Amino acid sequence: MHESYDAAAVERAAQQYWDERRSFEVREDPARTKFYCLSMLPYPSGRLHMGHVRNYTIGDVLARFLRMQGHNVLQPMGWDAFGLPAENAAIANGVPPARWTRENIAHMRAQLKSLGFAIDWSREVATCDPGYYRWNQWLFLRMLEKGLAYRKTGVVNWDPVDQTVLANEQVIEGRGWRTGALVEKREIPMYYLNITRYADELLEALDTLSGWPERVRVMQANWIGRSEGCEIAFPYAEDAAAVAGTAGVVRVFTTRADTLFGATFLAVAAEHPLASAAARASPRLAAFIEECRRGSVIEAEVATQAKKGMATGLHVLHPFSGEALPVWVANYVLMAYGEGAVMGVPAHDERDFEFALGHGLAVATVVRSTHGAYEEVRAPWIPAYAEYGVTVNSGEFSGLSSQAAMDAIATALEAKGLGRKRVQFRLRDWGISRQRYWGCPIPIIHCSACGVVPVPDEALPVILPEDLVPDGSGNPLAKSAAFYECSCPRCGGGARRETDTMDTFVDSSWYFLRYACADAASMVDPRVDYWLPVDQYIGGIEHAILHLLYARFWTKVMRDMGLLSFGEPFSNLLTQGMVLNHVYSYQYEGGRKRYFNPAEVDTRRLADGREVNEVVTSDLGRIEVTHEGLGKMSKSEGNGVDPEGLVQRYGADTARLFMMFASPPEQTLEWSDEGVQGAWRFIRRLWTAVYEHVAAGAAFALEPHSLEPPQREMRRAAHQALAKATDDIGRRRSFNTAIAAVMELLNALQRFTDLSPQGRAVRQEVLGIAVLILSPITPHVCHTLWLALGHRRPVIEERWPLPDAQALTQDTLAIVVQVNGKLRGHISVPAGADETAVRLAALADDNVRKFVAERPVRRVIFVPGKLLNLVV
RNA sequence: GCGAAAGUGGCGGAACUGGCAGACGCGCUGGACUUAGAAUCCAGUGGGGAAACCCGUGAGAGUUCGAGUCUCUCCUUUCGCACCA
Repeated sequence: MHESYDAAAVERAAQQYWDERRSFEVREDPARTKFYCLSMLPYPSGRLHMGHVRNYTIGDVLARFLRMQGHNVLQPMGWDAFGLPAENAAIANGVPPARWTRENIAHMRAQLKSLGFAIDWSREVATCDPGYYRWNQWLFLRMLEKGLAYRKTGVVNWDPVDQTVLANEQVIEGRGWRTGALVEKREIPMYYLNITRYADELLEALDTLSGWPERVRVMQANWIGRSEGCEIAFPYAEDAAAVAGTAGVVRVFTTRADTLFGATFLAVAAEHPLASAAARASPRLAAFIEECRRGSVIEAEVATQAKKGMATGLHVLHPFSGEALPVWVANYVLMAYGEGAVMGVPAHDERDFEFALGHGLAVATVVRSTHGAYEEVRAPWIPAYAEYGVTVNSGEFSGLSSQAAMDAIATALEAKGLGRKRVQFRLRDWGISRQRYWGCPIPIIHCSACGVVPVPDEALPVILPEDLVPDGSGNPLAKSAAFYECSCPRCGGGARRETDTMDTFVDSSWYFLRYACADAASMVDPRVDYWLPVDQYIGGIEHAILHLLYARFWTKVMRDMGLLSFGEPFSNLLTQGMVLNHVYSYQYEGGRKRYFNPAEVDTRRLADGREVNEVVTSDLGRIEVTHEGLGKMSKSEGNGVDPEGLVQRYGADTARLFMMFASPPEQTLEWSDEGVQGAWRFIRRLWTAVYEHVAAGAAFALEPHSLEPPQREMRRAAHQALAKATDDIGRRRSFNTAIAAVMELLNALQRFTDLSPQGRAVRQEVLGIAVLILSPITPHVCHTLWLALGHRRPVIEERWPLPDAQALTQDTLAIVVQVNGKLRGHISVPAGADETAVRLAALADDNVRKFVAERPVRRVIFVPGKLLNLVV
């Protein structure tokens, strides 16, 4: 052991040791309890960022901790390797996405290894490998057979200059991100997965996910958005029937059937068939519909924009009164929700109220409050009453509670064949077609004679050619005859292969199953039943909705196909917080802003206490920059910290220790160079403590029963720290406090200067406990220190010790004494002292006696081992 | 607008089941060692006060022997969803 701590050498040695012995490769072993510790797989963007490091460190600490507790721990890693950034890089550099992706994977794998994560690399999965994505295709075909996948036209963003489809995030303020051209909406055929068939189960099963954060469950529940209500049909009046060319109805969905008699108009979405029919005779209406279609697609803007509308001139009939109601086209009605039409009840719906107010439509009050005086809703002075109440002016349904009226109206509608109760979900089916190159090909063939023909199983996988280079205009697959030319599996005639690829969320919806059986000849095999479900899943909150919902759906589909025996993939979920850093900027004359990395900023404190932040620049010399506060580490704000540089400068252990210590895992983590140095200092202090102990020669065997009180106390502190750390890591996932407990222990050890034989024996034990506790967090240095302390087995093979109950016992206890609830003294009593004894000891304390004075003690609250409160 | 979470020293945070508020770290102050040091070690560090002691967990009320923790009202911040009929 060297006197000084050399992180690079220590880490090289430990990593080499683990590598040579394949320490982290695991096999299924029914005799041992398994623990599947999974971190969300990274997109191979090129370099790890701090978010990755934090994510994987949390997972690694848990994996190593549970391994030491005797579990058979699987911690795998893979790559979410398809996706848009590879295509963008290809456009920028002319490199095929496959090469770019594989080079990135190689670099990032090396970075992960340098951080010392206990990963079973033999199970590595990259979603761009045909051996992986063939099973996307295979399951897609099974879903097609069951009607769970289907083809339908859908709306996409179309860039008219690049002649390409844009993802939503590529549309910036309605314009293509590269060309700046106004984006058009186009309708093209796409494939959808019928996730709505599972909406009920996806919602209900959320209650069983007790290991998930409440807020993630709430977000999913809101996203699924279940509403109970009633479907109501409004028959066409003569004018509508004439325009439509046939008799018919407009269906609406409502959660407030009790307000049906207050309907004074009907509003339909711009895309509604009746609107299109009416627009054929009215250029003005056609223009309005076109305006709605082009309107902002950013939903937050849509929600706040004015409620615009135009009358169609057509009418529908109220299902009970037979009254003719005007049909309007309104921009606040969504085609994709419910029936794409609503009944307008201005008196009892704020949106309808606002619309009626703006367009001079009638208002009819049909629900009154159960308390207070009846008040008729009158625009604009008396606003809509959207609460439940008692029905009025509703014919035979008057005088009922809202709930009773909804039931009665639904029953009556059903008898007339004009409606029924039903449930409506906000969740929509999952469109998986992407008009993109770098993704999993959809296994479909288009034959002019046979139509849409699935690729037969024996022809899978449909391999994505890896030598194409996208140029920004459209999908290169659609221009590659070698790819799209094929023969029809049914008739053998010439046919064209589908050139759309799958949404990358498909790839990440089941990768965690493949890790369990990465070399299986089928999609999954029985090893999945050993490892799954995942015991601890760790990832960013940004995946709270889509990824986690899709993975749950996909798991349920596979279960229902008999491929899996469970329906929920992730038993416990930890959503780690973001990594933040300071943001510094300088504003040039003219307004252009330039950001500076905090590492370049030199902070001084002036005499008046004010902080001055300065940067030396090549163009302006030394300038003062503005501290804008904290922001997520990002390229645009130039405040990122590169993990590679950090590891080079301080070592992986320091990086890991700092990240786990600086804040609890679910909270945001503020980057601090001083904090990193603090972590580094602590490791060095531990190193020095072990070095000095070892340098003094081997310690004697500990004789626990012949210790002096200070030695017993030192030993007790160690076992107490062990008990706390075990609970903090194992149950509370509170790594920062576990580390604090070890720091405290080391501080106590530094005050313990006893060099007697038993003193050194205690020191040997205390240092050993400190090293064991830290070993999941700073595994490299603990590997070296554990061997240096004279142990033969490497620390990763050691069992996590149980605290010694004997060591934890105390002869005397410190009791807090309060008088009238205020702290007045500390006393020390023998362990097991009863209330009377403690009370006598308390009243012997000068300060306590002073506050009790001559007053009689009216009441005594005694918490054994902790506290005595005297009420006078 | 709706929903959720959170407000504790100069800063990150701790206090888990209602029982010593501020563990641990950073920063800062003083000292030791040193030619010197942003290295290391030691001591101090919520506010007021000479002290006894008093005050103190966003604000206000309440429950309790006792409230950072529980209840109510309000304020602020962050996040998510956003015309979902």
